[in-house]
Amino acid sequence: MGDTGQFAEIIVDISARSVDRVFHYAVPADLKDRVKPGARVLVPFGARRLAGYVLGFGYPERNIRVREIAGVLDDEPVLTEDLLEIARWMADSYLCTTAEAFARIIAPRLGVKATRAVKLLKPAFPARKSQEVLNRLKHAPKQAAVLRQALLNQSLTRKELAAAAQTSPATVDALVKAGLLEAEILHASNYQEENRIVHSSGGVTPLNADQVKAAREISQALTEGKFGVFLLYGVTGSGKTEVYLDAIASALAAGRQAVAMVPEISLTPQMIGLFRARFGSLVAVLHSGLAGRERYEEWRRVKKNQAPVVLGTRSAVFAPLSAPGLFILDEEHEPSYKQDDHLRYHAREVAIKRAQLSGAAVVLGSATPSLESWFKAGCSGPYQLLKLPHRIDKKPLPQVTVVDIRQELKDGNRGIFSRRLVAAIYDRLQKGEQTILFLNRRGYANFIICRECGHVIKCDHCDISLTYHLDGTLRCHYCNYSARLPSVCPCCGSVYIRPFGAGTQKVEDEAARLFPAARILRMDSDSTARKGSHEKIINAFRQGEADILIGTQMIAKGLDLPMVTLVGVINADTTLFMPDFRASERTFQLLTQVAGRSGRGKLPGEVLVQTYSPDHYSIAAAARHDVEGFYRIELPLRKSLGYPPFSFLVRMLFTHADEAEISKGALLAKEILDKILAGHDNLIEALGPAPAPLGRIKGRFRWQIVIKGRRRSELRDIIRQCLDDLQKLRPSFKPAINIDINPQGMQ
DNA sequence: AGCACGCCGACT
DNA sequence: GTCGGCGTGCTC
Repeated sequence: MGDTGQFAEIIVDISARSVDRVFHYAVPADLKDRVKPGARVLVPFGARRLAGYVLGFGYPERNIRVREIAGVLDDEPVLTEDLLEIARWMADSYLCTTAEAFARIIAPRLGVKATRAVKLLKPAFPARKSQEVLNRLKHAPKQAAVLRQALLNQSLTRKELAAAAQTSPATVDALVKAGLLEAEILHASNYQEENRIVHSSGGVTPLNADQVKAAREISQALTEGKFGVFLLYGVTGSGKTEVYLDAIASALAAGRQAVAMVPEISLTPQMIGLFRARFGSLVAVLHSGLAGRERYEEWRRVKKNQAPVVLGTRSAVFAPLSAPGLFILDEEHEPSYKQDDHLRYHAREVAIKRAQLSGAAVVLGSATPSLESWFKAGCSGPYQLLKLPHRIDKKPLPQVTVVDIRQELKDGNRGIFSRRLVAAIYDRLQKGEQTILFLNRRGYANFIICRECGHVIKCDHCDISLTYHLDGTLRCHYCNYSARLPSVCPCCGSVYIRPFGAGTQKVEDEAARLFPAARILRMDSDSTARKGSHEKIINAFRQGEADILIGTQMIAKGLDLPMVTLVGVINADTTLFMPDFRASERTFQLLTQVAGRSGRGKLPGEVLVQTYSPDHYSIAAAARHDVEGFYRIELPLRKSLGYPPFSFLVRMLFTHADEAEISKGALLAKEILDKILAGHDNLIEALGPAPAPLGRIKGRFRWQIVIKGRRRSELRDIIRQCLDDLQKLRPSFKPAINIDINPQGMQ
């Protein structure tokens, strides 16, 4: 690559399908050593100049006029070779442009200039050879020790390296002479002197038998350098984190790097503590909550191989590692691993692809694995199942009681709180213990429930709750079936059939009325709009400044609150009847996670779940803490309805400010799609168009088409053809189109 | 995506 | 006669 006379192959930084292809540019002599694959360059393009990404080198197919690269944008390539590959894979599998994928990958803003020169020593051989080289040095233990340190931290000077390996600089010199270490001149303005040498500090908790077994499987894969995916299924409190830490240590020992991801920024602080205690300054934290400069510094440390352990949210999957060996996704079932705007990638999929490219291991950890992962970890693979069946502290799981609200209505209680819940809260107030009231408000869509028998009106074809619209109709958001709101329940004939839902405000008001002496805190997206107020509220609650915390999704996970002995789920049905085929799975996961919040301290915990559907399998299974039992029921149901993991879904979302344009556009797209599908076998089904559950956001109307098929690649090809045809046949097509491959919820 | 070139209506 | 409307077409 880079042979004289070859042209640089470049993707220009324009996000449009029409220019998403390679353009060739000549490399001027003075830029030759800086124009490398993964580098960002400045190129003339038509009348303008814009940024471009160097993919590699080659010749154009035809003889065309080739222009010259005008400049190089960064000191060194911003993308590693495997990330170049990932970008192309993303463009292909998520139907975005390559430029869009690049933009997503290098999200940390670049541009800080360096000034001071420091000479750093790093291994002069590829990371995959490290084991081999170390074996060769069996008879020179001091040199091997130095090399091990150099592999661990590639940012040390000669002196520092000697100190880290507890030997003299002469040993280091010997390695340089042997050509095993090479010097790198770093022009760093922010070169940090202190705290850079690795101390394999304490904080290593001894593992129990299950943990050892799981950790051993992972480290074996790591030493073999073979790609593999592990599903680490461990009940809450079974010590998954210790297994992660051990696996990371194995990756480092093999001379490779590790990325550990958590679902939300708010979960990172405690994780950072654990990681820093074990790996000290080798840890870099990457997430979108970091401010520009800080984020850049961390990114840079990773790029320079100074921090082989990366901890972050989903975007950390793009960490610029030279030799990735391990990708960990904690709470792998969490929907936040999927980007839900614009480029809808799933961090789990990207991690698996990256691991494939570099022969790395992927560890998916969860107490309630996603059905997809669970299915793939079944007897036939391809994932390997690792189980941690016991809680470390042997503390019993909290008692979960299901409260039937239908009975409350029959007994004349029309309030939000059941008598049982009122009594339990009152009891905690007496004892000075804390209560969390959990309420899911993410189900914006209004479904219709019978207050007497709990019956919910669903679509016969899709088994999805029908959504109530203000014009009095009920509608399926998958296939657009519509019906009129019945006046009596089709199941029991009751007239108490109506739309459903209560907000945090309403719950707070009623709690204040029922418990006038209690101190109540509320946490939802309104009250945490200001940055940092989330932590403030949690801290206030932890300090015992309130008796009751009322909140949505965000209080469901990750928090360790020892004084909480009661968790009340105001209404489990809001998630259970969301218009989504994953509603049962989400409900089960949520209830199980919520149950894990109670009784974390010395006192035993209790969970009360209020519902109209006390017998529903996902609620009953969560109450029994029966994870595997839930999957045994849910899997065959998905199979019978043809939903994932037994099929594959794609959502095409159309948005436009004009209501007439949007339905017209979606219908036209459906016509084109139908024409394409007519030439295919009938295993592919296109449902809709239908208005999206959130039919209008920020003044833009939203319609969707849901496509269901057996194979992902086939669906992708069909959508691509649909987009091409649409462009060709109707160049003035108005609505914006967003493609969601394997959507996680379709609001 | 932008910026050119290109062919039809009301203005100094 | 010309300024400018935004429809197609190309960009190494």
